[in-house]
Amino acid sequence: MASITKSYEPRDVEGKWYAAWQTADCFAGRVNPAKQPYSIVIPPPNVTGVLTMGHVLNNTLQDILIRRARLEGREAMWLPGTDHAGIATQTVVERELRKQKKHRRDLGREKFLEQVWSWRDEKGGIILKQLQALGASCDWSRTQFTMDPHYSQAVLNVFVDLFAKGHIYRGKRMVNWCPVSLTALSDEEVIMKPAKGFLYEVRYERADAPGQFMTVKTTRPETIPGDVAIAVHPDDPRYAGWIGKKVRRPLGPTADIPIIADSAVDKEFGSGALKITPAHDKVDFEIGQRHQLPPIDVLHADGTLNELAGPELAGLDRLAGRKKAAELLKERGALVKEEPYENNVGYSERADVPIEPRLTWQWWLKYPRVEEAKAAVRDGHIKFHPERWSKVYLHWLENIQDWCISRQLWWGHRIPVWYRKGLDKEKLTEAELRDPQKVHVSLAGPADPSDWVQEDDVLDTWASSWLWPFATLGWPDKHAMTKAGYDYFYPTSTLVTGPDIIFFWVARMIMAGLEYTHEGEPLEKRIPFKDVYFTGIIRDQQGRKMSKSLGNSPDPLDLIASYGADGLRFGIVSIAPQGQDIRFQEDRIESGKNFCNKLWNACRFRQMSGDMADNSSLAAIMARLDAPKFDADDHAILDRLLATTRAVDQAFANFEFSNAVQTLYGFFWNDFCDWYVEVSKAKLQEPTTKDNCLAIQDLVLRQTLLLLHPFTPFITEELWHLLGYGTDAQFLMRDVRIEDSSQLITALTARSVTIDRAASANVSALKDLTSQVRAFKADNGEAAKKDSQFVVEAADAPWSVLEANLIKLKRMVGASEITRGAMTPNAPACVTPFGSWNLLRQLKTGDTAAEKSRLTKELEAVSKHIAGTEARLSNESFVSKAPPAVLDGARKQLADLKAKRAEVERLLASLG
RNA sequence: GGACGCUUAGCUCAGUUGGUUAGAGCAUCUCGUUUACACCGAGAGGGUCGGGGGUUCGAGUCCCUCAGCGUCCA
Repeated sequence: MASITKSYEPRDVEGKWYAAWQTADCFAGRVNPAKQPYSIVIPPPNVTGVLTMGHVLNNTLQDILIRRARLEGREAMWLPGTDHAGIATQTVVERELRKQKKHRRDLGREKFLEQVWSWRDEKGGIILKQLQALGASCDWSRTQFTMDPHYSQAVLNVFVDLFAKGHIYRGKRMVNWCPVSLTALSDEEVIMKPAKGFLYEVRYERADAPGQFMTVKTTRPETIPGDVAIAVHPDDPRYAGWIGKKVRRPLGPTADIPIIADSAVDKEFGSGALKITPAHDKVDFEIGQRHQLPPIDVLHADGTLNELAGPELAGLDRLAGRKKAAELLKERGALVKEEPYENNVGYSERADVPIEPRLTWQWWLKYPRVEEAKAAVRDGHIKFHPERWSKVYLHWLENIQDWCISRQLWWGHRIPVWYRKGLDKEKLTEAELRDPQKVHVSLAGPADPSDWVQEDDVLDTWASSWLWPFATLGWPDKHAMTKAGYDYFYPTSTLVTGPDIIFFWVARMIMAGLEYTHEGEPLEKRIPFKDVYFTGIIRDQQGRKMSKSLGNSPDPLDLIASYGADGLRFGIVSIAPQGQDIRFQEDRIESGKNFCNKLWNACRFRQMSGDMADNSSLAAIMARLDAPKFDADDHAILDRLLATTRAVDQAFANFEFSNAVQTLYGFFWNDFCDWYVEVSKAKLQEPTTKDNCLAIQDLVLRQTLLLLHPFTPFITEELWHLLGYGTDAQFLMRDVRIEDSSQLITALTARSVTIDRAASANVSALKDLTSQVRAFKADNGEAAKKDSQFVVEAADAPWSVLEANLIKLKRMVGASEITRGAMTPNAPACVTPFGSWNLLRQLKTGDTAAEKSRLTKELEAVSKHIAGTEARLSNESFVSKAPPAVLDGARKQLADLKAKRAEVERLLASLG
């Protein structure tokens, strides 16, 4: 067996095991009716993406769940893949074209798409490789891409089906328009940013009463030519006589526009009058609709002003047009004021320009299964963790609006709709859209393609990823579904994602699953997953979201290089509180690495402590236990092991990952290393106790490795083999089953080991004693001394406990002698629950005062505490109403405190 | 404007159904290289639990209210 090196070096270990796992096909999830399935689909990262801290957290948690499921004997399957990210990917390739001074239109649609595909084959999906460095145990043979032929078929199938069912229609509505990418955007692709501009106060002259004016505040004077009305609040007394009258539009083609009343107007803002430009603002559009005012669109698709804006403005970009409009207004005396102003403006995420609310023809989807989707979460078929997100989810579904599923892009699923040649698709009526002579909708396309023109638009990327949990399992192709194990793995078990995409992804997947899987079967068979765990968002020290543009995110690969993948995993999980955002702190990642090193060295110590014995199975280790040789520490460490096992089991059940990690950290570092390993050092010197002690160490290490494996897969696999827990041909990650606490208890009982709780309690008292004595030594300048001499004046009962543990205790407190006897006067002393301890050393004259003051301070503290407890106990209602256990506790506490006070007083008196 | 969340040690956070003197890690300070580990060990200091009110024998925990911060929806 190889000997363990002095410190843990993750690099070689990680590479070696990941390769070995892959070679042995350890990640594969196969249909196995003998086992219970456990499946996760990865939230598909953007194919252009690289690994961020958010991915690290999210995927570490998925890997933890998957690895734990394997250890529990379930058939685990984690399905990886990427999405095609329509606009992001198209933008990347367009940027490359621009370097060659080309535009995608120069290539044409087909050639351009070839370029995108070759970019994808060459550079896309780097992130999946990066996940391997993190240790992700995905079934890579199942890797999917939303543009794969089979997946595309599923997407188009759904479009055709929903169209046939009447859920999909074409309509001219207000969308977020990106004037650079020339496409509609989803709300998610729009980032609200504070923007500095001006607030212009513009006056409009009464058409019927020249010389009378109405002033309006606007940030966008270039849209004035698109004004169709001025609106005021119906209850606004300032304008009571104005409603129904007309004002002259101060810019653009001359026109008189009506003053209308609408309660959507904010009386408090500006003058209380609002210009209504229905083509360029969502609220205005709605007001326009209510008053039957046809919109006037003054912008081209690329954001330049068109001829409707008038000759002075036409052709200018909207920003240049804004300046020019202000100048023109000023010249005409219509500009009353211009003041600097900051407001929130939506920006296109990719192109980083302000988006335009714009009226365009788009394809819209009325969501299917809305009520069922609500019920699925409300009735607990799908559980959200933390639960509160279900409120957000339900609220969104209550107020659901039709989904704009078309995008004016080339990269994506081209909508399977063909228009009869010669038809103007912008003029089709609802009935014409449903007329197969005019509009053809199918997967295969029309039989006579030369008579038809296909729709140019593609589908929103989310309109493909909402099928992810079942389209990745072969749906709708029966043969592919059987091969992928659809019936076995669907519904998937757990989804791990961020709450920021509850609407965009989670809710939509639920509706799609309900509509398209296991038709006619109960809800619980059709939901796409049973649990949804929402992670927090990773923020920097100042609480800002980590982002590429801010440059405040460390590169996870650098962190892996510095701290190891296990260190990174352990660290990130330990700082991820449930459902709360995460302040990233690199020192926590460092402490993850330190923990790995601690684990490594504890195993190293075991290896150095004695020859390795049969560790090949739990039973083999149990067989080496020798119950009659157990002392209190042996009982205590097993007691703690069982408690830790229970706590970790519970943490998994509740999705409390950081809790599990912190429990394991505390157990291993404090209970095992700081105490058990230290007391072992004495026991290992004794031939009679040595073998049993080593067996206990082997048992604890084995179970700890099992409990830790999901969090730190590499180091645990390595140590598992180094300590001989499995054969070379077996893997901890795949071939071993974890025992729960009751299985452990059964195994211990079979070896006649019953955990002695009283012994365990004694140990924790002895731990406290040790701390107290060490502090006592430090107070007396003997902190580093290993051969202090103590005399203890104690009653028989506490002394017998001390006596039974004397050798270990001497080592723990650093004493050459601990004997029973009477206190010596004028020597440092302290009162403990195990009698009064006396340092066998005469106080120098100067030290007596210090000793006195130390004891006096202690006396004060004890007295104060006694007073508090007595006050509580003399309270009539406390005594009559508090539960007996609390009462007894208080009484016992008081008795102990009084005894201690008496002892401290006695010591003080003896100082003279 | 509405909904939700947060506010506990210098920092990041635990704190289960109310019950002894509120915990951890990191940071700080002191001591220490004793043969697992200095990626370590021992010890210490540090909190009126955001403010105010209430319920209760008892409140970090439950209720009300105010303030600050954050997120989402409008």
